Amino acid sequence: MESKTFQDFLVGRGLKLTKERMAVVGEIFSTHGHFEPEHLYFKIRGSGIKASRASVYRTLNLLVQSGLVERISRSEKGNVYELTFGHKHHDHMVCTDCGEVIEFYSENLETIQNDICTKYSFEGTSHTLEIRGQCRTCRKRKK
Amino acid sequence: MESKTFQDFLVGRGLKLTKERMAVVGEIFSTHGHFEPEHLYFKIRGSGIKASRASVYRTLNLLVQSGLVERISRSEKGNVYELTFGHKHHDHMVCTDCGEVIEFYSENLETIQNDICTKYSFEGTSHTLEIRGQCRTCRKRKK
DNA sequence: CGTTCAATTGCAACTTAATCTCAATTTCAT
DNA sequence: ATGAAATTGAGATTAAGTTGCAATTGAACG
Repeated sequence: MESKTFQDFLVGRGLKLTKERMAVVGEIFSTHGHFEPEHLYFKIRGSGIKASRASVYRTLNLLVQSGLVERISRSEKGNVYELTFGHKHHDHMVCTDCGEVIEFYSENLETIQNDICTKYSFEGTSHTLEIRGQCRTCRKRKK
Repeated sequence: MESKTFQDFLVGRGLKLTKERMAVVGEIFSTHGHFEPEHLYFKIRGSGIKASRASVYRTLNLLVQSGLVERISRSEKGNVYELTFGHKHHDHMVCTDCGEVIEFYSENLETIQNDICTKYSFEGTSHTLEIRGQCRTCRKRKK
């Protein structure tokens, strides 16, 4: 079950896997792509087991600490998170017209970043690259 | 004077260069590096010409629209801006221990990003790359 | 100069995300 | 089953940023 590693994380800290936390984890694992806390909260409201807003936010923070989930950006309104467990690292292109998010990965990009870190004696642990602009569809539409 | 191009921008839109707006622009141009709106507001409070919080925020938005200033990230608490006028594009390394921000630039990185955009038929207009980790000093201290 | 009118200001109320407080409840190890 | 410790939910709170509106200001024109 997907909450296994989360449970490990919790137990290792003397914390408990409650039904509310399971509801949050379950919801996140059943969603693909990015999500926002508020949206997550309302989806949980509509599911079987309910959890308060406070619990959803608290669980989300625990998930980030556990490394299963990552905060990938702060949009105009609030944070955006992403499930990293079982997902390969990638970066994002965001269309400023329609909001579409395109994921991509480039080995070259990673290598160069490592080189840069070495150059500055910086120990890089993570990064976020966001390229903003217009996606293919919006470019066509504008023409 | 540095507010010249800003004035051009304003005039082109039928807006006015007021003393409050000048105070904001002056403060930003006299600061090097990054800044946060709230901090900017308090610095202006302490200077000769004062401007209300509302005016500071409104002017900041105009400056972003004019392209002289860019919002480079949202930190834990609020936005972080940077003066782009007269500054070459660069990316950031942020030390998660001490908060130090190191600026760097890599031609390679830019080229590869352009290639990626081409590959996805994406028209990239700007990007933000933030590498998080530990800076040289904090690495030493931890040892 | 002074008039005129749209743009601007400041204040305070508002919005929205997220956190915190605390009494009541639940969990897990024993 | 029991008890200590963790967790929950409801609502208050915080903080960044925005907005509405009456009063004020700037600049273009005569």
